[in-house]
Amino acid sequence: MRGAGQRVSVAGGRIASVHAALALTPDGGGEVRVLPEEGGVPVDPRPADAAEVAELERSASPRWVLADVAAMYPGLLRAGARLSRCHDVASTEALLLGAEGDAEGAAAVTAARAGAATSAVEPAPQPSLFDDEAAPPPEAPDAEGVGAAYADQLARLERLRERLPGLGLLVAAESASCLAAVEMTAVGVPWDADTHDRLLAELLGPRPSSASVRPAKLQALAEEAAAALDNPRVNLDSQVDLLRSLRRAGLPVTSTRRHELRRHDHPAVAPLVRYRELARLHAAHGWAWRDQWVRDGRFHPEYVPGGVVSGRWATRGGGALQIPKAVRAAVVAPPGRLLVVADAGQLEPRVLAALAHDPGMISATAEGDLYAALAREALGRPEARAEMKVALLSAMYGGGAGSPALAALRRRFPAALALLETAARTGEAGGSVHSVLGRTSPPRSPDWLSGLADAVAGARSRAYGRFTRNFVIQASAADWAAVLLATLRLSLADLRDRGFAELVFFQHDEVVVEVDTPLADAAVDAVRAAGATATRLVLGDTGVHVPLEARAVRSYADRP
DNA sequence: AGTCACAGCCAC
DNA sequence: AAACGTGGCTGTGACT
Repeated sequence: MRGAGQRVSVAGGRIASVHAALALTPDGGGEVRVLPEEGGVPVDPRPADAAEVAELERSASPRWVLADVAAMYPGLLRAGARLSRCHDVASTEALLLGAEGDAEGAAAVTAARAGAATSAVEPAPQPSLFDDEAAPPPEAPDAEGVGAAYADQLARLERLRERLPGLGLLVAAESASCLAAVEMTAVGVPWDADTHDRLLAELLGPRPSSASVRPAKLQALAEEAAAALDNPRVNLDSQVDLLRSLRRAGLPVTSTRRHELRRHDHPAVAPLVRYRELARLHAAHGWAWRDQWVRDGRFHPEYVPGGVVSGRWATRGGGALQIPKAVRAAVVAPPGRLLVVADAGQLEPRVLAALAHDPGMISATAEGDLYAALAREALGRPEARAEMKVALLSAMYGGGAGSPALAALRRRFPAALALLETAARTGEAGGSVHSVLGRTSPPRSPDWLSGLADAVAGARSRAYGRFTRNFVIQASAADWAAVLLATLRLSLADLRDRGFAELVFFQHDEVVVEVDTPLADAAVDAVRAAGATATRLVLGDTGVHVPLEARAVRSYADRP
């Protein structure tokens, strides 16, 4: 247990004075062990249940050390024990293994977490903690084992501190994100079925009595497209069949992609493109989707914090990170409540400016519309905003190098562009890069290039360079978002004794908070403050400005 | 009856 | 105008 009571080294983070290892096993056993550091608290393991955890949370507010928040916290939460601070051994292990260069280990830990069958969604048949047979950790360690793992991780963090000074903050923020994800899955997003029905009916026609029947408007579009192709039997959902029919109808296309279809002036194009747009909505976010994912007026997706290599969140079901704009109007606050919707504008290029310490680009972040500012600064034409946006995104994604706007960017903001080029070259050479707080990109696997012709190997190397080029930005933006979430989550806990205040949605650079109407102003303030904290802690004193628009609305769609 | 790759498109 | 980064999800069609 050596070192178990050491403080987590967290620059600017909050530090609990008491650390408690919590181990709960699926067979009904459970124990809590307060780790030695401060006096007056028993250090021997003792049986624990949710009530006791909740009591300890009230009296001591420890930093709970859990083997795997995703597996253990849903049951605790259902039983009424809400934790405010924790150290998640599982997600921390993935971060540490990555930083230590153990790519296989890191990938295995992440894959195990992403595949774990947690189910905060299932209602507990009884208030017991331990009936969740779906999610026993592979080996449920006792509290002493969890404490030992914690001590080991703290020692490894300490060893990495000089090389990756932000990693302690990232560990804390990632752990908090894991708590937030479980809570968000449990509470769900308010989903108004009537509004959803109205949107679907307007676009598709009324809900058919059978799932195997196309809604009327969809059917009409399908018939119109088929008639224009002079082939009433064509299966529009079959790429093979559709491509054949298109070519027979005289359209020299090589794919059935929308952008290729739109190049041709043919009566089938418009109904076909519209059909596919609506067919996708019907299949992915229509009535069947709602039947599966919306219960009691709320959408309960399953989140996997850190499930993406870059540290972004993934989802395991429900498609929460791809809710189409067309149906967002169905996210409506229930009576007496409002949604506080906030998103960081142009987060990634602002992060780039900070990482590169590019003075010109940092100055430009003072403006709300960064792309317009860059167009003015680099091209002298604010109206070239769209061109500049494409050029900057290309620079961050590794896309087309030939545009005049990109050349202008390189002349005017050399430090920013050089950072991207360096990251790309590192990846092309097979090296790793890391985010601002120290999340490490997986190294290219050693045999990735073996046995390939030079040309193929070169293409693969460049592809890996595009990955690392983007990683430094995307992963650093994810760092920022994790600190935002961790900070906001604690602020909302302070609001909660005055009423309902919950994080209900998070997507890369935007959050939605649901609050009782009287708390809306306070929640808006909390979101803005959390954004400022994230910018200060993650991007330091670079002077970069990250605007976080936050507004209280009734519906998710009510925003600019 | 499952599994898989693919094409295509949704989100950031 | 498209391509380029990270994903999820759907239906098809080929496979076991």
